[in-house]
Amino acid sequence: MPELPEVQTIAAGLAPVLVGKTIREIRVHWHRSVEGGSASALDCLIGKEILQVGRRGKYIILSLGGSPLCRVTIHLRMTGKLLFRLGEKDAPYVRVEFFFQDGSYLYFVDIRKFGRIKVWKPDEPMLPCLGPEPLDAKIVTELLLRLETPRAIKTVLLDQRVLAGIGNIYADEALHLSGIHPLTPARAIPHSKRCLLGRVIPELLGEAILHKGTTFSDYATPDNRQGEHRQFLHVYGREGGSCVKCGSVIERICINNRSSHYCPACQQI
DNA sequence: AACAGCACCTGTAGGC
DNA sequence: TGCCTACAGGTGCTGT
Repeated sequence: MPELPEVQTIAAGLAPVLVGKTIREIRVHWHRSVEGGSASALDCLIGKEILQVGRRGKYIILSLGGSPLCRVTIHLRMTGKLLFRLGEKDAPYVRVEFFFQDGSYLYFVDIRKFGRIKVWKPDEPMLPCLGPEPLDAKIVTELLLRLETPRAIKTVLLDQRVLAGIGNIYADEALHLSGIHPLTPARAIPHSKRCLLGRVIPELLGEAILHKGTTFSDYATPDNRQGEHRQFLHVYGREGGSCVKCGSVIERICINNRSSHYCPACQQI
């Protein structure tokens, strides 16, 4: 499940290879991987040069040349991968293939078919509903201090309109590091803990980027390598294990139909 | 405004 | 072994 650090790693791996390449052909094997469900939506990319590879929230952004300039976003959702080379088990799950004029390829592989590729119209605002990037402690802290909603803080952190790029893994980890129970209403979190959370989120994401992300099941870098951050997780996926801070047993509860992992001693409402 | 439920998908893990 | 069910989860939609 790629979240911000994983998508950042993927974009950083794609950029040096893809920039400067011109698309020769695109083959779509699963139409619904293309936003709108029509394979022909990608036809406008043929003959265009990739100028830039970036990231916004959990989206990879390709900027292509020509006139007008063209922008493409790719969301990997749960099982999406962008690969230069296919691993042994990837072949049956190739949904879209990009062929470049220099003879190289890029594969969009996606077991569960949730991932989406979207071409944006030239005058269309791109990804208008995303909140700010959570990589700057000042921005995140100020945003957290303004929260007055009664919604559970875990739900708020997963809301991409509030902050763009945090998913289930890093939400759980950030709340544990800050000593905040995931069900705490956002407006009930004391000032000091909001400031702490505001520092912890960018720090945690920054460290995960350095570790090239967290591989749980399907995430891989474009070189088909795994992330190294999993060994640093304190609560996510560790139900029944012991808390690294106090030794209590990590618990798992369901919030909004998603699992939340937390330490009942360190994180009290 | 908040939230619950569902749809999209398929591999994997568990029970019997 | 083989069948069945539950589960994983990001986003977007509908209904309450």
